[in-house]
Amino acid sequence: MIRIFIDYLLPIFYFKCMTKNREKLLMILNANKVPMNASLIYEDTKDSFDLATIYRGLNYLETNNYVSSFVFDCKESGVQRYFTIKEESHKHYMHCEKCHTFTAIPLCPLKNALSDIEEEYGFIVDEHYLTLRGICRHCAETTL
Amino acid sequence: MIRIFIDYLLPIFYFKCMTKNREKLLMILNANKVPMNASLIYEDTKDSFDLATIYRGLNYLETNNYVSSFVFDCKESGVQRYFTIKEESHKHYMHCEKCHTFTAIPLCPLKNALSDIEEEYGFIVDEHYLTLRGICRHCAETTL
DNA sequence: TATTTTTTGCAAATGATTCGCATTTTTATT
DNA sequence: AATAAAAATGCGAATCATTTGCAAAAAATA
Repeated sequence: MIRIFIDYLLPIFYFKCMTKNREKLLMILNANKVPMNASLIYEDTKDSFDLATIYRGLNYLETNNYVSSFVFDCKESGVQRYFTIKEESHKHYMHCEKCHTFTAIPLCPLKNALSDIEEEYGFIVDEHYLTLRGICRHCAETTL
Repeated sequence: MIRIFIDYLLPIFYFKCMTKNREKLLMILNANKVPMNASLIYEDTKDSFDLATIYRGLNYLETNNYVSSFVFDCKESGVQRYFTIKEESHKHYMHCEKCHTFTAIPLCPLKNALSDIEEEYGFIVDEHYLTLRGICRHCAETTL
């Protein structure tokens, strides 16, 4: 049953609801592999789409679970929402204060800690946001 | 030398640079014990100060290390910056999706993990932001 | 092919935060 | 204490990321 859904129905559904805009958003996010905000994506599309359309597309993709997002306050470009392709396992990122890029931390360092917290505080945790801020390897090596 | 600074100079400096506005901001944040955003504080001051003055005061307090802040996207009130009194040890918070309040998690569950990450990725971590989202104990107990 | 639904572009609206500027308050100088 | 200089405030306007209304264009359905 679930196989049928994944193999057969899901692709059709996907095909049906993917407009050129949304298709392109997924392409860009897949190609770049790092969290991107709306204006970054807008530049990348080379004006193929209006910024409002890009926002609408990103929101559609998020509510339909193709992408996920988080807000981040970059010292260079301010508070903005960043989008990434949604994968099996969620990812966190570290943000470099020098070059202002994100680097993925594939494995979540909170795996075990979360259930401890749930138990200790009687809190049901649905999501968690973790972002590191610092100096990335590249900037640490090149700058003295 | 450092003792002289802490015992003598710091209080004078504190006294000198604390305006009524900034004094009140610290009072409110101390009294409430939870992260508060500017408009929440504004309501709490009962119109004693202009909202712009409150923002200026909060920014002053943050750059002078009296308070720290983070941006959070509350599903009820949107993306806003929240401020807390800066303490010896930093705190993280969990945010309830039902009652939209924050609960502190006094001990940071990342203590050890961070140095591992630094080593593995060659990244120098200056700060980290962690927020949990879910259902708080109170809402979990009262709602069926 | 006609009709309904969805998506898009454009311009205007929104909402949190910041800024300019004139006024008031505080601090430093005589 | 009186005055000059510096900092803080209130108000309104500006900013910037994001959203929204609306009419036109494109896609889906009958």
